[in-house]
Amino acid sequence: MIAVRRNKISGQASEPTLRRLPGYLFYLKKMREEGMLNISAPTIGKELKCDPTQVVKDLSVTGIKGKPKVGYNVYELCQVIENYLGFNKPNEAFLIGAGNLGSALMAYQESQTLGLKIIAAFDVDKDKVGTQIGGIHVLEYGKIFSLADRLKVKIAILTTPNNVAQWVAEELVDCGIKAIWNFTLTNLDLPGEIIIENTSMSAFAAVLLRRLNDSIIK
Amino acid sequence: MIAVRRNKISGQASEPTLRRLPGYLFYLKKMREEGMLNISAPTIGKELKCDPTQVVKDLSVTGIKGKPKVGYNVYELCQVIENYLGFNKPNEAFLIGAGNLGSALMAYQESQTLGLKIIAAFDVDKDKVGTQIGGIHVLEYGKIFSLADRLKVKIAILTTPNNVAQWVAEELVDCGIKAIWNFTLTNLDLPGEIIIENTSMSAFAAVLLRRLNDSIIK
DNA sequence: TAGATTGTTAATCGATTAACAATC
DNA sequence: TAGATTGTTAATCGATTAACAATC
Repeated sequence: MIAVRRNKISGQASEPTLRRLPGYLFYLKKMREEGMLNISAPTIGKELKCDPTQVVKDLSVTGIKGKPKVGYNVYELCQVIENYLGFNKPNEAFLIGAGNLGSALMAYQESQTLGLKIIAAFDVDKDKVGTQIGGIHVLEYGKIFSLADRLKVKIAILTTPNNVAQWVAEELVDCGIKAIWNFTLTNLDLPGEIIIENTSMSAFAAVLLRRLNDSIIK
Repeated sequence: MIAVRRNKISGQASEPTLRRLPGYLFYLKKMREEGMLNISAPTIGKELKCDPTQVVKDLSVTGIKGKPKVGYNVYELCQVIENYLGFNKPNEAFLIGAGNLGSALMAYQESQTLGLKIIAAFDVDKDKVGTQIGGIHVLEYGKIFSLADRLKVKIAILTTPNNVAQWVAEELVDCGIKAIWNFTLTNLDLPGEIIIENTSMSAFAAVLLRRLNDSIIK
């Protein structure tokens, strides 16, 4: 029997690897600014506190080639990671629900690299509509239908109250949205092809608190 | 040779389990409000899209006992999870850096269960000092030393600019802070006993973008 | 050349999933 | 009783870590 061998496609990174890459990128950009030309995996690993072998493996998903004894070219490395993650492309996104967390994310992307660019926010609150937060206009929710179609936006950040999240998400899918970054606690039930990235702040708090309580007991 | 068998301590939950527990809790509280008395692992699994066996295993860390064919008591389940995570205790925290993300988290905890309670915020910006965000006072950064000591606060949320994060973190450790929820991109280098929970927004964006791009190619 | 580092393959480790006996 | 569900133990799966040959 002949085994069929799949070609190794560059898009094979595991989720943990994907989560680590922005961390590498931030550090490498800092090193690039400081004028460093080459960097080795052990050096990166020491700084970010992870195994050098893992660094090598993580970086290999971008297809970069390093030189034994020398390491990787810092400038090239920054470029391939940015390119691999798609951080150098516009990645335009809508934000729905300009409440507390919503307006924060809008303001946040000014100072930090979020990876994507919020081009408009939507809300039903008449007081918020017409205002600007972090340079982003808050529009009337109803306008999302025509705008999504016109601008071909594929990504939505969902920061509405929990009780309307499912309903809004369904409308987003109707608008042609393909990926939803969900900050609500609601478990969205949507067609399988829609990409959902759930980010719940309390999940982090849970890990932190548990580790803290464990360390106090010991 | 006699094998030494460790007693199964309740604090043995893995990190993935810990991250899932707040999700269960939110759903169960909703069910409790709707008057549901008992719930089975398969029912929870169907809703949260995870394996029923995993639900059983996750819930078992709290020490709760279910009844075959009936499931778990919803009220009791909410209580034991809240208790296990420590979400029912005060968990008082300081927030340092009342900038964009910082003020967001302050406002956020009013509407969502964060798991911990921000009792004061600190900033060096004279314009922010004296104001109130989400009901939390912003105090002068210098005051943190005496207050941390007096109030015995053990948790700090770090939302300063990246370039001062390491420096501030070291001062927090001097203040007696034991756990730092780090929202900056800086890799904090602190004594080993300090608990650090790194939360970088761009890590989520990376996973979302990659999955989106992969799905478009296919 | 000698030695550090890359890059790959193998071993380990831990989490998820499957199997199944116990039980209500 | 019959059957669904718990709860535990075993099998699987995937990620991390270790080993090592290639190479600059």
